Amino acid sequence: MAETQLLQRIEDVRRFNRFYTRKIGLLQEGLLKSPFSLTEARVIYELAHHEQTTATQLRQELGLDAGYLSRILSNLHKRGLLLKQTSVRDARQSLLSLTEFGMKAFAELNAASHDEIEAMLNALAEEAQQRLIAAMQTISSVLGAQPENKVSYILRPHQSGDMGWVVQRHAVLYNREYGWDEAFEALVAEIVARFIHNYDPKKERCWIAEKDGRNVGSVFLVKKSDKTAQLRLLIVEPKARGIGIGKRLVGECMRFARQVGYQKIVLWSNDI
Amino acid sequence: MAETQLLQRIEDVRRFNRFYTRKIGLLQEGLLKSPFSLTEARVIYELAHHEQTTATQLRQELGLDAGYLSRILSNLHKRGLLLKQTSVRDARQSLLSLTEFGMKAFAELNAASHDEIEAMLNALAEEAQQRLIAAMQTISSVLGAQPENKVSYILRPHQSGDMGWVVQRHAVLYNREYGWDEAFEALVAEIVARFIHNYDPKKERCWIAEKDGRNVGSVFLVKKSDKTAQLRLLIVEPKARGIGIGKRLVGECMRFARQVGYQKIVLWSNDI
DNA sequence: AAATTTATTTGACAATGTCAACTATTTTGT
DNA sequence: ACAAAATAGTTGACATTGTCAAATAAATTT
Repeated sequence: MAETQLLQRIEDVRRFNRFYTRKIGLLQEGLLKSPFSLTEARVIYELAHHEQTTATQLRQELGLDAGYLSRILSNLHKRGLLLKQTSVRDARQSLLSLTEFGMKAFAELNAASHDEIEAMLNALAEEAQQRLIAAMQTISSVLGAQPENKVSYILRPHQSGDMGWVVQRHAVLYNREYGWDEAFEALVAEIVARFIHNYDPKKERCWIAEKDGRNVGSVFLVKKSDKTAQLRLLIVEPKARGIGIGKRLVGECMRFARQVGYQKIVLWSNDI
Repeated sequence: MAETQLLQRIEDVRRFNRFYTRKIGLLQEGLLKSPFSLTEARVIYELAHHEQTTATQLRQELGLDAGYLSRILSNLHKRGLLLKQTSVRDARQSLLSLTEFGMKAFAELNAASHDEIEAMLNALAEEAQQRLIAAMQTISSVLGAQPENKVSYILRPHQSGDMGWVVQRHAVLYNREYGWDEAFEALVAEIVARFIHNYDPKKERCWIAEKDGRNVGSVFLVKKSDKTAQLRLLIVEPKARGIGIGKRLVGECMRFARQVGYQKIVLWSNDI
């Protein structure tokens, strides 16, 4: 009897919803320990996935009340996570982007959520993991998830572990593409070491681009003289090219350089 | 590279979580139109699935703050949805149960959620529905949903459509079990018709037991004299027997009878 | 019988979210 | 070119939702 079957299915969906609501609640528990409310975290998440946005765009994407969002944004601004620049094109709008500090905060939030899900997956056997992922994809496609067309990478300041990645990937990619050898790897390692050693947070920066939880790009901006900054170790993984990561890394450098008063940026002299 | 795969899976889970959070949000939208907050609705839901509970038990099941719950309960009480009876065994506790009105409110909440999911499912082809349900079951079992061991049926006052069901199921079941014929169906129909016709809400009641969205039991309490009530048309679907539904239907009648001042309950004289 | 524990209630308050009025710009229609 | 309308964002007032700690009253333990 088809009617009976439909009722059974409705009940199945409801049971799943109850179950998964709790599950998501548990997975988000880490958020409670962070200094951000759920809504703030969502805002930060959106900000991290855009180079620049406006309040209106955020409001639409997150479905928030304008006044509420305004307060959240000015709070984030006050806490130093958010950069607000009045738009030249429309003086009513501010162009919003995360500060270095904001990116860092996001990276932490992100890592917490990442770790919790990792723990959940690690508790499962390989075969169970596969079935889980497949089932999630089935649900998403049946219920018509549109592919998230938003920029799927984020930029963040460097953190421990990144420098090894920078050296390693430079070595591998330059060897693969130009046949350069260990001497090059040593050179990169030296540059990195010098950066860490002499790091001047007021005038220097490193950004790492991360996509789907993996590092896929880097750039360094170091001080050459009072007026001149130097761009170093700009790299983007081949797989992640063509979606504007390189451009955005450079853009981030330019903005920072302008902000801290450089008048000129030069490229690494060894650059091909 | 296994590492890469893990990261990919983590990202897949996160994407699914974002997607499904939104989905559940949409499905719960109907709740916003109801006069209950999400937490109130959860409380009502729990109440509807127990014959009697205590605040402490609810608190544990729902993970609520004791003070908050206390206020929610006294609010539901004030609105006439909740019956509070001081426990004889422990005078600190109240035994909580939904009033008729509360059951009705729950039935409406329930129906709304039911309808939304029904609409969602109806928009899908048969094959898609099957895949969806299967995927949900996979996720639940992989992530270790414990079978919800709570009583899985609810009691509610009668509503339109129920009387036809009562007549039909009495006819079918008594025919199957005792070979009774159409005359019996006619008799049931007459009793039901008389109940509806002379319905005295102060002294009479009908309860329907519902399980997984389907009617599975009924009982009527009608006035025989000022002091005497009569129990009629007590029935439980064979499939749903053995989980205490019959007992609870009778219990509900007894409580009501006591409350409105009957001194005696007699069974239907035609009862076998 | 005193001390401790348990169940619930209450007051104070924090966090979160909503609504409407308001300012400053930009866009639209004429 | 200019008034009217629309848009972006801010602010004050307020409602809702939730948390914490102290208080009360009844049971349980020592």
